[in-house]
Amino acid sequence: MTSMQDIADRLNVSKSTVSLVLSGKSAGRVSEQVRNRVLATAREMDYHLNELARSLRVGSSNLISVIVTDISNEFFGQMTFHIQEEAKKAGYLVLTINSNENDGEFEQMARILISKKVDGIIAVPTPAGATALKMIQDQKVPLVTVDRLCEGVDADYVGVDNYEASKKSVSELIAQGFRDIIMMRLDLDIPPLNERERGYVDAMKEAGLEQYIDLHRIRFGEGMEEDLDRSLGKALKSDAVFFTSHRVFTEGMKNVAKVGGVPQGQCVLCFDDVRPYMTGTSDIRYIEQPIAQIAQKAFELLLAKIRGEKSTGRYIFPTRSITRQNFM
Amino acid sequence: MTSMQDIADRLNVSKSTVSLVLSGKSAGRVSEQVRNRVLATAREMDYHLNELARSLRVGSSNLISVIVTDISNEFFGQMTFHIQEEAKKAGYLVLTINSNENDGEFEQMARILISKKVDGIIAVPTPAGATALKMIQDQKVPLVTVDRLCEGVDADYVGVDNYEASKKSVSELIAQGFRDIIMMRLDLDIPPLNERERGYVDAMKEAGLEQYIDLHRIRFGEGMEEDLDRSLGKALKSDAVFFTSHRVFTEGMKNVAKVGGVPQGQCVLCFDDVRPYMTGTSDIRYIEQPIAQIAQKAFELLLAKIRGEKSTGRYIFPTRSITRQNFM
DNA sequence: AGAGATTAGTCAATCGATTTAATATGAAAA
DNA sequence: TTTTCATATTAAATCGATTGACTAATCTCT
Repeated sequence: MTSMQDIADRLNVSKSTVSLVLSGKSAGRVSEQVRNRVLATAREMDYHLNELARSLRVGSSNLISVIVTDISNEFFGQMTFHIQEEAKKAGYLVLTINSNENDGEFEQMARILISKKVDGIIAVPTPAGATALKMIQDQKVPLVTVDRLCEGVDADYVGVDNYEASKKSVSELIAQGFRDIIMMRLDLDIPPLNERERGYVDAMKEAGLEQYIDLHRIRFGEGMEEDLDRSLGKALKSDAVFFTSHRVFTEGMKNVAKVGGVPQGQCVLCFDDVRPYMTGTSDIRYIEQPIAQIAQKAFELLLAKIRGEKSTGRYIFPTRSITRQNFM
Repeated sequence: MTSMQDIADRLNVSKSTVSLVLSGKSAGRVSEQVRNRVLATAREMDYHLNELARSLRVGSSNLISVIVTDISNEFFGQMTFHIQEEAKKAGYLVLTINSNENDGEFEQMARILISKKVDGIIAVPTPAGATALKMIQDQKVPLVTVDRLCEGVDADYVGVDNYEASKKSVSELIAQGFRDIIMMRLDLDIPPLNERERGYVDAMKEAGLEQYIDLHRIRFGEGMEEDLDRSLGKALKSDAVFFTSHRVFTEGMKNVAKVGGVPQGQCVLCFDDVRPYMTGTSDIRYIEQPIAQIAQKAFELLLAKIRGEKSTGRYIFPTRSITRQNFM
């Protein structure tokens, strides 16, 4: 409500002087006395800088955005958390946006963010998010993609090798004697899930277990419950279940109680950290993505671009296979 | 990059005309032909409105903020998710901020948000957040508090009756024969946790079980692991454990594996939805807060204030006690 | 034909800062 | 005494939109 002009009027100086002092650029330009009076008056009058005006003038908002496809997914939740921590250190606020895996919403949000003059965007692209990404690039808004590559768009990218991670873990299971390994995935046509499926299939084939390959697609949203119930019924009769994402695992767990819980001796494998979950009588293994590192790298790349560097690169981080012993 | 002026120049009209068209206020002020030409040219030139300029001029940013104390806490995660959904419907973006239960950060963030000219703030106040809240109110930024009342500040509030919820659930446990019920809480001096503790203590006293009252305070942050280990050791020997918040429960679960898991027949009670978690052999009960309703109400109140209504009120929603049968 | 109403469009001020170039003042140097 | 050089301060343009007041032209109605 108080503006620099108000302070200037009160002290009979120009608003230039006030601005110089308040923005810390007064060295050698404003006398110590005037400086102190400005500072004191600003405090007295409860002055708060109007960032809108500043941003408009200088052309940057100290605001970046992270667009994820599903914030309620813990993996993305943690990712945004880490990005926020990094951003805070660098003096940026983060606008977190949820696209709900929906191309239309993704594009609409991109449009709004461009209007909002965010200084940069870290995005998990939706299946057909290419047009939105291109729009972002056309408007010269620094962009980094994470988790999924978007075909047809040349953007910086940070992620993991989903195919290798999946194949390796499934192969390990096989080596340990599991045969009837079924896979449950969300019915979304997105690269990471497709890669994970390929990894599973190839691992099974290489071990000569074609006859056991069993893919279950679970609808995302409408119909999920139904699909889960059906697939979990089959899952309980198998040696092991591979949930290809955190989301399908947690949703599965919410429903598994209905059908009697995870059977003794069965192995559960999934993507992303599931440490706090217990499966009761059975082992749990998971493929851990280095979320904090991914987030850090993504922000680092974004910051570099904001500062004018124009490198384009793809960064692939290694995953880890983790087994949590059954403690019963 | 393209501005209204650019479009105006291209068409030899004034930027007023362009603004009128692009902001949808052209009815009866601009001819259909000119309107169409403006629209077409805007598309051609890849025009995107500069929201900074618009916001500066009209005095509102269509941006609100939610300040929570811990985003990695699922309860707050869901709350912000629901607020975002509501906000999206009303055309607002949401800046989610994490105060880390830290008064200094809370105040600093409040300061930044005021500068950013957000249209309103929904806050979970930190223990001594009163000064920050007052600053927000002084600057006439619409404010709604949730989850915790902040003493000394007269702000709208939405939450639940933590004392009653806690007391009732503990009493139910007692009625079912549990005696040695221990309580684990975070070592934070915040109203909801204090109320939940009071509820537990009173329930025990009323049942004549003073001798069993056993409070464990777990440090938040540094030292948490240590405290958990110590307390879980004792917890395993009791009839039931009451975790007074989602956070202490999930952290506990991460560690309980080390000490052999939850014993047969023991009862686990906690605050907030824990459906996806399994405790193996034992029952799990939880006190459910109607998160979506709380979020909705909070946003509704905020919106009303943004629109100029000045009602102040406190809204207390009912909780539900839920028991998830042991399925083994 | 002239008053009044309608329609189409523009001017210029404004929001609140930042920043460049210009000016005023006094002291030191020539 | 004049020139020079800091030092301190300010005027004015600028960022990109919005908007109330105003003008001009066309149309309506008596």
